[in-house]
Amino acid sequence: MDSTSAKPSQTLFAPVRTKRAFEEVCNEIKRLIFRGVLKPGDKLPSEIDLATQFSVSRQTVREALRLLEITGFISMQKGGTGGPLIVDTILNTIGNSYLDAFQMKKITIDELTTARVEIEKMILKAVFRDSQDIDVQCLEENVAQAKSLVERKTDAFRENIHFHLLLAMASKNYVFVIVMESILTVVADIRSRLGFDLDVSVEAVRDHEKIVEAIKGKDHQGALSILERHLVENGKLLREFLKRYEGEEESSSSRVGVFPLRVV
Amino acid sequence: MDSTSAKPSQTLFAPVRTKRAFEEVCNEIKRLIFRGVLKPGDKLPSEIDLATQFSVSRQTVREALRLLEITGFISMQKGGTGGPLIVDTILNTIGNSYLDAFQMKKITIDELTTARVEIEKMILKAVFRDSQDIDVQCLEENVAQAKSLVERKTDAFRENIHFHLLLAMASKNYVFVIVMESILTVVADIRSRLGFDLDVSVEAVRDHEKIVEAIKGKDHQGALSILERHLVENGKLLREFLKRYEGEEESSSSRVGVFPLRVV
DNA sequence: TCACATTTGTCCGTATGTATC
DNA sequence: AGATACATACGGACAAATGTG
Repeated sequence: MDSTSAKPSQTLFAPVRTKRAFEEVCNEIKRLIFRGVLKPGDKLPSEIDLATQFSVSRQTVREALRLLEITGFISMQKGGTGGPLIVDTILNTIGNSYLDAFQMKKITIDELTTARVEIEKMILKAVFRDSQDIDVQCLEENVAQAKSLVERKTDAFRENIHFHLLLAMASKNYVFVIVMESILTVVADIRSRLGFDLDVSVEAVRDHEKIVEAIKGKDHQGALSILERHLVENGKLLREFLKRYEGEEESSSSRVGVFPLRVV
Repeated sequence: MDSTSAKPSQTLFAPVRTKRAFEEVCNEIKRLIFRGVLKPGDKLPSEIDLATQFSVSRQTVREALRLLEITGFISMQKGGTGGPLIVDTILNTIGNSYLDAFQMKKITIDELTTARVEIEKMILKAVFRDSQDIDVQCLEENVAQAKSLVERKTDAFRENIHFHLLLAMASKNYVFVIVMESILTVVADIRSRLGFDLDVSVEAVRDHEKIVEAIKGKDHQGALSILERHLVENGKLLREFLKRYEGEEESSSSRVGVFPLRVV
C-alpha cells in the first residue's frame, strides 16, 4: 500500500476537497442555522442566487437543498414568492426514520408495545419528580378538548396521540420528548390505517382523564397501573388490526406504480 | 374558492401526480428494498440506466439517490465498477438526526445524562427479565477486549461505548437498541472531541466488568447502582470537558470555509 | 505500468408548471 | 388577466475518480 511513485505524500498533504460540493454547501447553510443567523421562518435566497453566491451550479445547490429538506431544516415553496424556507421539522425526520427502521428490522407490534410501556412508565416517574402545574394544565386541556370531540362523535385520535407527547413534555427533559415523538410516529402510522373508531377514542379519553387525576392526586402507583393497562390494551388493538390487515397490502410507504420498473 | 369556469371539479378528480418525480423514483426503489427484492450488498444500475428505465432525467435520478443516501438506504461508489450500492445504515441516520436535534433544541449535557441514566436503568431491568446466556457472553467478550486494549495503553473508547449498545441488545427488544444507538451517537460525538484519555477508559472498563458480574450473579440492585454511578460520573466528565471546550469552536458540524458566503 | 472504459460529480442552457402580485 | 419569480425537470457536455485489462 506504500506509494513509491506518482502520489507523493499521503501524510503531508490532505486532499484539498474531500467532500462533495453539495455537502459543503449544505454544511455552510447548516452552520448558519446552528449559529442562529438563520432562524425558522427566514427565507433563503433562490436557487439561482445561492448558486452564484456559492459559485456552484444550480444542480449542486439543488442537491444541497435536497439534503437540508430531508433532514428537516428547510422546506421548498413553489411559486412567485417561493423559495427555500427555514423550518424545524427534525423530529418529523427522526420519526420517519423510525418507520424505515421498523420495516427494515422487522420489529413487531408486541416488541413496540413492550418498549412503549416501559418507556412511558419511566417518563411518568420523571413527571412525578419534575413536572410543574402548568404542565398538568396542558394535559387537562388536551383531555378536555378530546372529550368535547368525542361528545360530538368526532374522531379524537390526533389529540389522544398528542396526550402522550404532552406527558413527555411534562417530564421537563427534551430527550424524552424526542424518544416519545419517534415512537408515536410509528404508533400514529399504524393507527391511521385503522380508520375512524369512536369507541377506541372514547376509551382512550377516559383512560387519559384517570391518569391526569392520578397525577394531580400524587397517586404514583395508580397512575402507573392505569397507564400500563391503557398501553397494553392499545397494543392488543393494534395487533388485532394488523392481523386482519396483513396480506392485503405490502405495508406502508406510499405506493405509486406509474413508472416501468426493471432493476438490475 | 368555487371555480365557475376552467377547473371543472375539484372533488371528482384528484391530481394525477401530487408528488415530485424524484420522490416517486425514491419510493419505487424503497419498495423494492422493503420487499426484499433488493438487499444490502446489491448494486443498483448506474444513474444513466436508472434514468432511462424510469424515463426521467439524470438530474431527477440523482436527487432520488440523494434522498436514499441520506436516509441510509444506499451509498454511492465512484469509479469504473462503482454505482449506487444498497446498504443499511438507517441507525446511523437516526443518530445523526439526534445530533442535529440536540443542537437545535439546545439540549444540555445534564439533560442528556439524566435521560441516559433512566433509560439505561430501564433497559438493564429488561435485561434481567429477558436476556439469555449468549447475550451475557457478548458483554463479557466486550469487557475482555477492552481490558486487553487498556493494558496495552491503547484507547478503548469505541469498545466502551459499544458495551452499552450490547446491553441494549441483551434486552432482546430492538426498540431499545434504536433508542440506545441514537443516544450513544451523541455521547460518542462529544467523547470523541475529548481526545485520548487512558484513565477514563480504565475506569470505564472496571465499571463495565462489575456490571457484568452483577448481572451474572443476578444482583439486580447492585447492577443498577453501579450503572447509575458509572453514567453519572461519565456525565460529569463530559460536562467538565465541554465547559473548557466551549468558546473555542462553535460546536460540531464539519467546518469547511472554502466558499465565499453571503446569505440574504 | 499504463491506457481505457465506466461511473459519479459538476456545469451550462433551456423549457415548463405554478403561485403571487 | 397578465406579468413575474420561483421550483421542477430535461438534455447535453466535460472533468475527476477508480477498477480493469
